[in-house]
Amino acid sequence: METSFFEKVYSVVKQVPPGRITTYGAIAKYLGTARSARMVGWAMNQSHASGEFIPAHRVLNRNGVLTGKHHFGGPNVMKQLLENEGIKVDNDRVTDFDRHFWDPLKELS
DNA sequence: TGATTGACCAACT
DNA sequence: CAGTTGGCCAATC
Repeated sequence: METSFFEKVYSVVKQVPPGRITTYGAIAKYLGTARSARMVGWAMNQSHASGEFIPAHRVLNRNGVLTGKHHFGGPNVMKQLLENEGIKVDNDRVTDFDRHFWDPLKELS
């Protein structure tokens, strides 16, 4: 079966460990198409319709900003989810972003 | 069926 | 230094 781009995205995002975060760009880069970061966002949008649980709240933009927070059903849902895993979020941005950053390129190699 | 958009990123002007 | 455009794939209008 031909793994579509965003099917691969789901695979990666599902492997993101709790308490860790990654970026759209990192995932796209891991898949070999850094320019397709937009598609990662698209995949997240459809993630809830995928039938599987995708920890999309662990996926942020390259600035560590909760860009898609409003897509979780509320402006504070994503923030609460992250804080629930021990990740502090301040002003829609993750504090110690580098410390919690999970790079599929390094972790999955 | 063609055109537009979309939770982004990087390069160019 | 800041604003604009290009690029990628898939879904919606």
